[in-house]
Amino acid sequence: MGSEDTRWLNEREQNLWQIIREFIWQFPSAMDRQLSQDSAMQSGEYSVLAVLSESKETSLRPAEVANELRWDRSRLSHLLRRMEAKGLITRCSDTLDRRGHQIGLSEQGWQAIREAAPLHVQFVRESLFDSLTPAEHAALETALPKILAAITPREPESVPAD
Amino acid sequence: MGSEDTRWLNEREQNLWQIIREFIWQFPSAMDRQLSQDSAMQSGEYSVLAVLSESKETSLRPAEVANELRWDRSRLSHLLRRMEAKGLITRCSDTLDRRGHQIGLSEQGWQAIREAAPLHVQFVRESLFDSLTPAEHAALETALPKILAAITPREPESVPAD
DNA sequence: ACGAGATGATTGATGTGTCAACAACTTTGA
DNA sequence: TCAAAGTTGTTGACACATCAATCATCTCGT
Repeated sequence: MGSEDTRWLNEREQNLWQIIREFIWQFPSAMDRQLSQDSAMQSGEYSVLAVLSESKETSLRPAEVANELRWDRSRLSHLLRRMEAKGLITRCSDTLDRRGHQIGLSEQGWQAIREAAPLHVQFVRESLFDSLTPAEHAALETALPKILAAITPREPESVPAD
Repeated sequence: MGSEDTRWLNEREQNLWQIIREFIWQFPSAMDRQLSQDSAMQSGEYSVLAVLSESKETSLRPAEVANELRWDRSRLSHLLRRMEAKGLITRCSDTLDRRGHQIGLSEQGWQAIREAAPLHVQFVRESLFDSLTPAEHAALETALPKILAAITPREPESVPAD
């Protein structure tokens, strides 16, 4: 198990690894830049507003939002506190399950997402779609889920416990 | 310029966008998990150690490291302070340009990167290379730089000023 | 009906990234 | 030689993510 057995990356592999690292780093930071410049908003806030605005319900519970975004509850809780302070969302306690709350968009929140969405979609379209061919889209659609599958800690597959 | 003109994403596009978002989010977090579990190290620290260990020089200036990693100087400075406190790197003032310092690997830093590298390479190999076909590697190698080019704020291209 | 354990959500401590301001030094150009 | 401008690096304030601990409430089995 020593490092003599390590299969180091060859030059081609190093090259691709470098590209992926840059992509992983640059893309989110470019997206954050776009959102904060165009809409004075952080990408997390946008995500939350988007989930709320796309929901059929007028309000959601934090757990539903967290689940949709695959986020930690704690992270969401901190963010919701800040967003409520900014007046983007409203919170009221859930009458059915009194542990939880109902989170909804305030009028200001609606306005914020309405204003931000077109510019954000434009950024996504220009950076991802206009710059690639349909074949390249298809390639990403195939390759990335394979990588995701490889890094996802495999769960017990809902196999009966014995 | 109103939102009526916005070309919203169709279903296929939304699907790909969702995949990319998940990839961008999951991959770095899986990588951080691997590094912190296997090597009690954060990805930024690993990057710095890797740059220093791969360099032909025995020490580098922060600007060179920052340039190599395409990082903010400030970010690097904060990280170097923490790494020096942990004993991973050494710092001494540069005699030629006394604004700067020379950053080098301590013995402990060498040991840390030697121990961490095999496991980290294994993670990268398993998640990126073993899970994809050569054709898929090639596709990523083509597509991702195009996206990077689309999001990089174009600079004046070293065109003479008039 | 009741207690044990599960679940929803928050909080505080801590580590890290970002931004703007700054200090120290070097370079440039007259 | 000297002042202006540029470069290198640090710092402090702040925003955000993560982790463990905690509290309130619900659910389930008895």
